[in-house]
Amino acid sequence: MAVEQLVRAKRRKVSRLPAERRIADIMAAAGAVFAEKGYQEALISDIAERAGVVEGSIYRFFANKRELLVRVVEDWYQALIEEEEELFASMRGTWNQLRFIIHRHLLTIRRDPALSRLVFQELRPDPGYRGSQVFELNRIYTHKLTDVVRAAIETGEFRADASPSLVRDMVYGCIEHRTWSFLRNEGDFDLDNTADGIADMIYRGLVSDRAKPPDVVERLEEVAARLERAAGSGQENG
Amino acid sequence: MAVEQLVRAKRRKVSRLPAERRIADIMAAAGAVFAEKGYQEALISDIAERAGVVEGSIYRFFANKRELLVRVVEDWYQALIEEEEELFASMRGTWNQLRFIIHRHLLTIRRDPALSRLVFQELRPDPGYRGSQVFELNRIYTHKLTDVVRAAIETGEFRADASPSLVRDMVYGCIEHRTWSFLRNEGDFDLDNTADGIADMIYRGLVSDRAKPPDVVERLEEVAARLERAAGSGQENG
Amino acid sequence: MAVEQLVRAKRRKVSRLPAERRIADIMAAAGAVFAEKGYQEALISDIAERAGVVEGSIYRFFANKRELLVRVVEDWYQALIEEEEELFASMRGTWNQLRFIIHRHLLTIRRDPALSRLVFQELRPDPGYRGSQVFELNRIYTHKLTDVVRAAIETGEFRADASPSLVRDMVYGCIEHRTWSFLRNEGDFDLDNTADGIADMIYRGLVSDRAKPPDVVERLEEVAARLERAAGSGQENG
Amino acid sequence: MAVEQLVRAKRRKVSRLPAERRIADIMAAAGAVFAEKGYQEALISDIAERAGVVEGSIYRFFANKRELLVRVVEDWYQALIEEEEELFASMRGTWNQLRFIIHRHLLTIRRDPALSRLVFQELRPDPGYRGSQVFELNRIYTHKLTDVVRAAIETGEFRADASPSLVRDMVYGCIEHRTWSFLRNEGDFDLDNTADGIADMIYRGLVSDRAKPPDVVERLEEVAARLERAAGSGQENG
DNA sequence: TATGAATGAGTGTTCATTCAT
DNA sequence: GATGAATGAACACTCATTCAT
Repeated sequence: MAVEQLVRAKRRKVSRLPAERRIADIMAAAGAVFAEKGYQEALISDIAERAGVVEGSIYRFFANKRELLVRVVEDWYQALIEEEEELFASMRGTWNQLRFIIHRHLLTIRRDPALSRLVFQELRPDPGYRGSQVFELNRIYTHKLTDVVRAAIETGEFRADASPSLVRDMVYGCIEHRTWSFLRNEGDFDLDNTADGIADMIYRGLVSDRAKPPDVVERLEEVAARLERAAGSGQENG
Repeated sequence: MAVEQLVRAKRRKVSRLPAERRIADIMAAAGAVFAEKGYQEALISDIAERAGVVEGSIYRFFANKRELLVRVVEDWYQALIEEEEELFASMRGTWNQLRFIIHRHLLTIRRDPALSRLVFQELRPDPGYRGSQVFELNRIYTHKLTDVVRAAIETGEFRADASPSLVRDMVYGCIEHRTWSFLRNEGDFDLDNTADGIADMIYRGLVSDRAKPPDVVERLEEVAARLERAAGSGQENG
Repeated sequence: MAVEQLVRAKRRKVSRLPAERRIADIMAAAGAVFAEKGYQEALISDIAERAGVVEGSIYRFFANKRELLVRVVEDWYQALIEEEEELFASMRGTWNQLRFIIHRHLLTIRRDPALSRLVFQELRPDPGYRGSQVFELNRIYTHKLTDVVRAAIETGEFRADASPSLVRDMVYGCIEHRTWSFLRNEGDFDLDNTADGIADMIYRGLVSDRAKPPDVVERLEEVAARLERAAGSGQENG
Repeated sequence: MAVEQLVRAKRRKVSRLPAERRIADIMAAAGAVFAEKGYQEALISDIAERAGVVEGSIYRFFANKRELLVRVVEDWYQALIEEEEELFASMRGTWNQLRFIIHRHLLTIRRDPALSRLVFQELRPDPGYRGSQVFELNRIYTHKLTDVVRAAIETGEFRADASPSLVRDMVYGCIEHRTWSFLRNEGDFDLDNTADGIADMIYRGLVSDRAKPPDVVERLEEVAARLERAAGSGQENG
């Protein structure tokens, strides 16, 4: 009997938490472990321990390690999108919106470098990426940018032949390249200057020619005015 | 005796090739296997078999699987750099040079998507990347682009406040983003249009304001002059 | 389906034994394999098969092959110590105790030559031996002998300048040397005579000079005294 | 041609030394490497490099790694025996000779702990040890001690029932046990005191009973003398 | 529903020895 | 005789996943 009591005492406290809570715990633990170790090095046993469950329990909610990663990233993305949505709503003006999106993306990478890396290194190269929910979320996430570009094209602020998708690749690709060193833990980057630099380049590259060099326009307006005046005097004469 | 014969029969024909040749064989085999399977899935035994050597022989020349990958990539980069060097020499004009570099890089990815992926996915995220020879080679490889930008800044063709390194990140980042779908084997990309689009965006983003649409301004000024002259004569007449 | 059946057929019958039982099975198997093949030649796969588990299961309980060896030896030592303790309790008299310890140690080697060898050849030369649990167990195991010596010194039966630790080294070293031939499987040794020979040598080497033939001298002195008294009285009379 | 010269320059300088010199070089290198790394960890390639030869050359003179070890040890033993022979010649008196042999053996271990260990750990446990030349050399080496014991038995200094071989095992076994800690690099030992202690124990354990406790004998002689005197006086009376 | 013991496939690496040159 | 490139066998260890209890 004494032995039995001992065994019972040793037994992990079985607690029946609502599934949602369990899932949240597991995902939080998984997020932390994936961030610390990367996908390959992360151990299911580590995640289980940190979540306060046994390995088997993880498989009740997630088909496998990969799905766990995917779900963690999906959650992160979802939250990201909502947050951006809210903040973006108050932005006015193409340049401001552009700069905001770039700035926020850089900020996201700075706040969650590990998760960003997991997307870049593990998820995106995967053959099943297109077709995945993460792909779809990324679409939504980056759509804001293409929307801004498209809108500016329509108002004539941007060239009619500008390619929103190319702009998207340029912005996100540039940011990624620029932050690899940071993602490798080799030191921080200058967020504001980088955001300004990118926004500036992109804006200049897209802005309509006629709108572009305002002084030329001004001069032309002057000329037009003079002509009008001349024409006006001629009319008076005619 | 039967056993002995069997053993003897199993023995691979021993051939003593010069080390260089062996190394080349192994690297060729490794390149092929890495390209087909990716780094993780590639088996040393596969590589050995394809190279016509036993596994142990690989370790005479390469410390481990990782070094083998690195050496394969290094060789590839080296050849790339030399090839570009040659072809680039005859390019004249900033825009042409820009377009050439972009076009060639896209071509490289199309010709060697697997090796490109290995760099993006395996080598670049590695904590030891900075400090590796591949990092250095990539520096050299991308230097052509920053040189072009710097030169154009000096001649005044590009804005004085343009950032060559940002341009580099923008170009290579954009290309990478644009080609991920292709790298995932989801279909080809439009090389020429992509090259044109990127070159155009970059050029417009960098060109000096005063120089910007030089012909346009000139032509407008001419038109204005003519109009003024016309107006003037009209006035004189009036 | 046929393949699936094959796979299923291959699957070992899964049985969930209590951990203690599993550990015991594995240690028993390991003990046997180590004894048969020696440490180097022993294969984990052999041990697993003999224990009726897969290799991976061994690593649930033992960090590595070395730890498995150590644990097997520890268990053996522990049992040894307990057994000796019990049997030794009834021994009276220094010589008897000495002889008992020597005899038992020889017996242990005869019963478990393979494990003895593993200690002599694998564990004791190891840089980490001191500080290991086996070292501690060996200390306890050999302490009986030094205790006997110390006790005999205190009663004056043994010389005051005798060194218990030297006696220990002499006894165990001698036994080891004497049994190497047996440990090499070159034939048995004469247990009783060896035990007697060692006990005798050690006893003679340690016993106090004055105490040596204590009764003999005393009795002779008494006799002499009586004779002297007798002679004295005779003289007085004479 | 330039390349050929380069290759030629890289080629190891081929020198034809007399075989004896080669063998000596290899054995010296092997001794050093075995001592540093132990048998298992020692690499033939290391030995070859240190000896200034290629691996293949070692196999011209030694059948395999094991033989190389054996030959190194044999040489060492041979030199040892000769040295002892010379020094021992001048020793007079059983105790002195005993003490000398013990002292010299301790000295040998202190001077060559690594080689000593190789004998204890690698060679002696080997199934082929008996029958090996090293076994024979060890016999010769330890014969000095049994000779001394035998001689002392013959002169009556030692008990007639003393066992020379047991003494041998006791002496060498004790020394070995005593020095394991040193052999494990855990600190030095007190050579002189150890030698004295062992010699003393052994001598006392072996010396004839009649010779044994000289004071007892003396006292008995005194008693006897008194008795004789008493008897003498009685006789005078009688 | 939770547990966690058991599974078992999978592979990079070492190095003594050989032998073509 | 010397070289040293090539051989190739051999094996401990990991860990995601399953499933009996």
